[in-house]
Amino acid sequence: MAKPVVTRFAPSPTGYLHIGSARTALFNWAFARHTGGKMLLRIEDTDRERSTQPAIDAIYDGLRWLGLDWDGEPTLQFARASRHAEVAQELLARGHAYHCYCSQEELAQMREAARAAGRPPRYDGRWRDRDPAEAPAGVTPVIRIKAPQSGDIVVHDHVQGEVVFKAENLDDFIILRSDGTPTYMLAVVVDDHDTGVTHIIRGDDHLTNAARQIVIYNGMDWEVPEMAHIPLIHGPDGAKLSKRHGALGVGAYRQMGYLPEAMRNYLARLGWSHGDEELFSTEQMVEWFGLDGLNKGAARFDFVKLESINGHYIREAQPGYLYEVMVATAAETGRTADHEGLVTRKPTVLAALPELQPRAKTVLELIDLAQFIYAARPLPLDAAATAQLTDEARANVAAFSEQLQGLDDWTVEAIDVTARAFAEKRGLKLGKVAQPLRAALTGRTISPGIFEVMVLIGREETMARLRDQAPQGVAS
RNA sequence: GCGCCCAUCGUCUAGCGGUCAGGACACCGCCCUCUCACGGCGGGAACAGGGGUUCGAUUCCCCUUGGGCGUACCA
Repeated sequence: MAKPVVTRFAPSPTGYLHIGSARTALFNWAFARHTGGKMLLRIEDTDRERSTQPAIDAIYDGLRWLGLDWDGEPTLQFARASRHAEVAQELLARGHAYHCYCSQEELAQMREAARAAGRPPRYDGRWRDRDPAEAPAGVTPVIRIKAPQSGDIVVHDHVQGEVVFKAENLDDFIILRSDGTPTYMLAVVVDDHDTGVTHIIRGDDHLTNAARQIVIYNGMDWEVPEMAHIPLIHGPDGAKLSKRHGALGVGAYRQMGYLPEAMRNYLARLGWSHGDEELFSTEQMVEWFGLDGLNKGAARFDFVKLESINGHYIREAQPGYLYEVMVATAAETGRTADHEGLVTRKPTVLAALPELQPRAKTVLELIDLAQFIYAARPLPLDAAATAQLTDEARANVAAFSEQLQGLDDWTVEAIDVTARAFAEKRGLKLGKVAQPLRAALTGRTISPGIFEVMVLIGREETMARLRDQAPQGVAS
């Protein structure tokens, strides 16, 4: 029986949870849940400049929103600096590391010389075997690992296969800085080892690092965890995902009106697949997830497909749940008027939602579609839109708008007319708003004056039907 | 520059020597329909190029080209 799986998600606090990191977290989470193991969370906050509490909170918020929970308390890497230093000393004692007294200038020269000679810019190991007695006075040394000078380092990767690095291509990299703090390479290895991580699932930008890290594992005689380097997510143009491609943080997606369940589904299909399955629940994903389903090539982020999937989940959602999301989204994005309208007209919004759902791809669109319910009366018509109506119709709309103000609640026809005005004003197709509105409030009485207006505006068919079906009070 | 990784429709992908190369999104038709959606049906659309290996390559190997990552006292 193999030991229980322990995965980890180890983001560095940059101010938000990067969408690519979110997918990495999702894979780690899914693998842990699938195997009945655990997923640890480690905040790599050793960069003291960028690491702020708000930045760390953004990671927690992002993960929580996505519904990805972790096991145990999160580890703050910086807090473990002394343990990292301890391991560096141990490596020193074992003869697998050494002090290096090179100055920054010296290193810069070394790189330049290497470049000039057409050689890769690597540290030349000048202090590797040098007598520490020759150390220049007043220089606090860094500690470098003794990387093997011949042979191969092979990374056994579940995604990339056996990746071989020649020892000559690895230099004696620094593991402990002169100020006594660990470098990323050391900290990662020590933390992963100390916390019992069995599987490292991370972006393939770390593939080269894996080879360096193996050097440290070997130096300590530690077992190297299983590794899976997943391809990165690119922008629609194939270049690395960056600000110019749009939203990078998951919080931005929430604000754009994407549902967490849709994000999970979409992200899961970016670099992972289970046959032809496209739409699946998170439970199904957990059941199906495995390292063998991971792809090797980078995937491009496609907002259109995300929208399509989001639309699916909006259609499937319960109105009550969607309503809560709409309210929260309106509040979070500063749409105060919408927020107020949604809250005060809750019953009507709830009733209209089933008609609205198939028409929206995002929660923001859902809010737009619901606006007719609480929009201020009379609805203003802009010049361009009004110009498209006949004089007669325009006059009637105006007159009708006035009538509306005296009404306690809306009647069926009122809905159609106001919907029309609303649609014209916003450049929307009439059906976008009229249908759901009508469906939400059917069964009301129809008053004569309004009927006239409807006919003039051109809804003869609707009117004919209403004339036949209206329960009472219809006159022409 | 050097090292490493990658490469199937526009995009996400299935495929793991023999398939009419399948699905999804998008797109185009048709249907449903008083509008818009939803839904249904149908259509166009791909194995980057060149060498091998093999009876047979999308599939295995090599090269080219094109992307990407790494190359810090950042993570």
